[in-house]
Amino acid sequence: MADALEPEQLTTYFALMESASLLQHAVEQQLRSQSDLSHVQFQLLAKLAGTEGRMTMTELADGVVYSRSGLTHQAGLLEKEGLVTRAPSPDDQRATLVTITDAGRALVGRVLPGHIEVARRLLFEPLSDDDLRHLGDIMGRVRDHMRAQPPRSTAARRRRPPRAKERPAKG
Amino acid sequence: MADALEPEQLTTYFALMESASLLQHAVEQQLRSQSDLSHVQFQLLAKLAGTEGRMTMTELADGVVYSRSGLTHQAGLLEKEGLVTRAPSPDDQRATLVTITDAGRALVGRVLPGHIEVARRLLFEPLSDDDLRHLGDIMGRVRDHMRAQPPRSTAARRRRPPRAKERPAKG
DNA sequence: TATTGTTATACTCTATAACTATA
DNA sequence: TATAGTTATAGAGTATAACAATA
Repeated sequence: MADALEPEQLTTYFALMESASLLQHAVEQQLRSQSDLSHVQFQLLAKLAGTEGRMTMTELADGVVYSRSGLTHQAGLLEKEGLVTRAPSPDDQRATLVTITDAGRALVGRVLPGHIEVARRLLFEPLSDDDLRHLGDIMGRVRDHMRAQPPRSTAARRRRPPRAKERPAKG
Repeated sequence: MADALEPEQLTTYFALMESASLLQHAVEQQLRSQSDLSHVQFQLLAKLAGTEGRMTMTELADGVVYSRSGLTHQAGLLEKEGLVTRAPSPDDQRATLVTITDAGRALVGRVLPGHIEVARRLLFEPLSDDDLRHLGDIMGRVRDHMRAQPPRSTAARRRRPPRAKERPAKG
């Protein structure tokens, strides 16, 4: 099974995962205290707000991950709250174009400062400017690398051979 | 609401969160394909395996986060699978001492290589040795900082004033 | 036939509150 | 009274499979 990770890699990996977990947890609480958004919902809105405002479901899924059904579910919730709208794409009738509404933008604007404050307090407080530069550079590359990786959430269906149940019953 | 994060901070934060999310997702799939462990369960076992093998529930919760009930639930599942045992602590009759079993250790050993392989492929592949050193240093500090932060999962009960429902019904 | 998206369904995870027992 | 942990319960998130519609 190849050789194990260098100890430094293992340590780094665990530190990263624990930090991300703690940060996500904190962010989630902040979001809920200030809105009715889950972290995923916020990410979807933020993504829409940052990218011209409209994307297809598939584009939207990218990076935020999830099964399609999960995305459909979340998009449905956001739509029900009037934060986005969904309409068939003019280019491709199969595609659904998700558009952020003014209310959606407003909500992002309202929630973002507190969100940011959490990130600053938990993540950036102990970091120097130099650290920040390194971290930004590194994580940017890592993210791009991961995005380029084959098993993207959206592609899941294609690459799922019809194997039998490999996880029969568990309990 | 203070000033916004520097753009570089915002970019870094999002890159970190997305990467962590993608990585966690990949890791979770790997774990399930090779065992019946969720990521949390794996983390609990790994934590036990790395720390002499026995911890109280409260110690165990630290870093893996969760409500106590969630931890009780997960510990119960692990116990049912024979991966850990639970017994009252001799020092403090209130405390429950969780101990990893041989089967638990064996499972960690069996699953770890694949787990590691995912981390290497997704996280470390695009990084130089220098990057790794920086990242390890940075995330180690971040994690320590976050751990030191007040709202640790376990302490939740203490710091929860009996406020009324602030999230009445949502949908 | 391949792809986009939705629906139905089932299950897991997590949190809250109430409770027991020990310090 | 405060702390450690469990139980009951309820709700949200996610995934799988089956399905409809368009390319």
